[in-house]
Order: sequence, then C-alpha cells, then structure tokens
Amino acid sequence: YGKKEGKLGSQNANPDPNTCLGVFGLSLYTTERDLREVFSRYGPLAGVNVVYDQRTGRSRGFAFVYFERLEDAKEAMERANGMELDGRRIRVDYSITKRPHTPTPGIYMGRPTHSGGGGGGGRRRDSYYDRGYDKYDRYDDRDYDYRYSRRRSPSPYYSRGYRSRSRSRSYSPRKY
DNA sequence: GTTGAGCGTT
Repeated sequence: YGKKEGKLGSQNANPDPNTCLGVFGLSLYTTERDLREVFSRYGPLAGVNVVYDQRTGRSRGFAFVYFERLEDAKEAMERANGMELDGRRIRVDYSITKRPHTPTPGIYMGRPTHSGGGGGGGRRRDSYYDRGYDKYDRYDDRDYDYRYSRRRSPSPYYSRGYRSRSRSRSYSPRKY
C-alpha cells in the first residue's frame, strides 16, 4: 500500500531490537559518563557515544549506548525510556543506525566497471560495507543536515538601516 | 542554561 515514508523509512518507527540504543532528548550537559552510570545498571556496556555538533563541539542532545547483550539492551530500553536525566525526559529506542559515518573509503567499492555480461557479474561488495554500515551512511544530499550549512546570515552591513542615512551621504559616487 | 521527536567522530 502506498506508504509514504521519510528518508529513514519505516525503521524510524519500529527499529528492531538491537544492542545499540539511541538516547534522545538529552540535556546538553549530560555526558557519556552520566549515561554510563545510568545504563550500566542494566548490564555491561560496550560503549557510549554522545553525538556532538561538529562546529560547536557541544552535544547535540542525543547519544548511542552499546550493550554487550541484547537482553540487557531490551531491558534498558524499557526502563530508561522516559526517565528523567539531568532535568530532561529522555527517550530511548533501538538505534536504526549502527555506527557513525563511514570515513570516506579509500578503496574500491565493488564491481569492476566492465560487467562481463549477464547477471552474475556483480561481485559482492567489499566487507567494508557489510558490517552494519547502511544506506544512511552515505554522504548524500538527502542525509546531510542542512540546518547547519544553511547559515547564510547576511553580513550585518547589508541589513537595512545599519548605516545611517547621514552616513551614507558621505558616499560620493564620483561620476565623470 | 536556545524547547522539545530525534540516529552518529569532537
């Protein structure tokens, strides 16, 4: 049926249980250490990642928590979702992405350009792309967060009235 | 002390 889905697809709504949890709505002051303290209650962690804004270096308000075991992740998801942390109601869900962005691969990503006729030619993609790196990892117009690149704040000098009229009088267009 | 729903390297 005609499902209209966002760029993240249906996974946005129902991520499958996973040892990687996404934690959202964090306070900017919540650190990975804080998250560790909270989430390690449910089981051993494999890692914690707060996502930081590339420009400001500050938290973007969400994080990823990796559990060693799926069962622990499940429990953590149930229990920690909606809990208050540092004054914010946090939301916890299974992550739909597994990893941070793939660094630009300096390697061939697969098929030789000359397909030897017929279907089988396509070699399986290099393992680089087989370990949980998914379609969301591409640097792609659809995936890039334009909120941060669109900062086209006009120079203040162009804003109306910034320079007083009297000031602009001093500007003499010398016409010859 | 930027407020909201979201998914990734400082």
